[in-house]
Amino acid sequence: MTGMSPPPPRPDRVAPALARWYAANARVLPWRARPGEVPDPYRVWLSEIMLQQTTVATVGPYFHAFTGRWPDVHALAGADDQAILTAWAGLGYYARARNLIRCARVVAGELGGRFPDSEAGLAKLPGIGPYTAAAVAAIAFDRPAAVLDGNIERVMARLFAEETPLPAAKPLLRRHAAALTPTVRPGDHAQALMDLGALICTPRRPDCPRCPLVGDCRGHALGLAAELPRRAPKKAKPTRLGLAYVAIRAGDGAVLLGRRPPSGLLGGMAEVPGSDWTEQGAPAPRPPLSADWRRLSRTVRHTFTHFHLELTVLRASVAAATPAPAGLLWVPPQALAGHPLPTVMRKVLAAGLDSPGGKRIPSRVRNS
DNA sequence: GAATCGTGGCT
DNA sequence: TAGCCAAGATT
Repeated sequence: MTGMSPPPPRPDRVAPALARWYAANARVLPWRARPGEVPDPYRVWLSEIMLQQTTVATVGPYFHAFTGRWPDVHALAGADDQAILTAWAGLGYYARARNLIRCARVVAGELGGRFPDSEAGLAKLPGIGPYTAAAVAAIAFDRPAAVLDGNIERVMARLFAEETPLPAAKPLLRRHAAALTPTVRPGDHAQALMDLGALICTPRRPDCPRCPLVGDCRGHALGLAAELPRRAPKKAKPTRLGLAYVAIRAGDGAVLLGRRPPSGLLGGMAEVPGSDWTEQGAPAPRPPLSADWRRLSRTVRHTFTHFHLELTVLRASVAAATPAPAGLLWVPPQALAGHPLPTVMRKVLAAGLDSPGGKRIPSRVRNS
């Protein structure tokens, strides 16, 4: 027996064992149909877009806000872009929101309000890639699609003891997932695998003794479960530096805001005017208007997916009659909630509005 | 294949 | 503190 390789997991054992576990352990989630309920494709789609690279706990409040305000795809398609971006603010990956709008309008306008019921049809829509197409097809339309998200990648890598590092292993893992997908209730099967990944087969310290699949798990048999999946090494994040100008208007305390370009980083979102963000050192000061700018002693730090950002915040108080420069807008504090401010800009405003004092800066900075 | 694209929670 | 990672898509 020594040196014998454990057998691969068998679909006729794995899927039923998983289904029994799921019947007793399924998480109750706001977007999930209760047993016996017919899933609403709109809610399934909306939740899947929101859940891309985003935790269940973070999505919850956003899902409630969206479905409360826009209960169906027609309502969402008819909403203003700015209102949707504002409701999305803080959730991150803002291209998702821009694609959400485009997708809703295609479905409402060209497809009679009905989402395609096939994986291929769904995959043609903006913001719907391989994962989301499979997930919506399986969960909303009971199609036997092979769903592969980060959870299922991990479960498959362990079940099959797949040592090829991600992302190269993805096609292999997808084939494994497809081989295990039953024709009966494939949506429940996919959600069961995701719940298993979230509750038992966790990234660190998997709870193998409680796993319904432990008897079929090659990774566990080989003592490798906790080390899988392997991943290609990640690139180090550089640090970029920038300046942000918080102008405060006398009287109502309004602040000056601008709008970012429609695509790219934080595309279409509101911003505090500032410099470019560069790795080359401190950018040249170019205030949006002439004023007595004072540098705050505390910088704002924020980390994006591929770089760290360190912003120096400058603040100035200006007269109530000061006109807004071209492309910018005075926004009173109580109106800030109506603007699509990403988290990094909320941090800048918090620093600029709350923090006392502020350091005098060289005079050449004071006039643009 | 490699880069780009947010944020928050946990270790 | 610093890294890891989450129901990925797009270019």
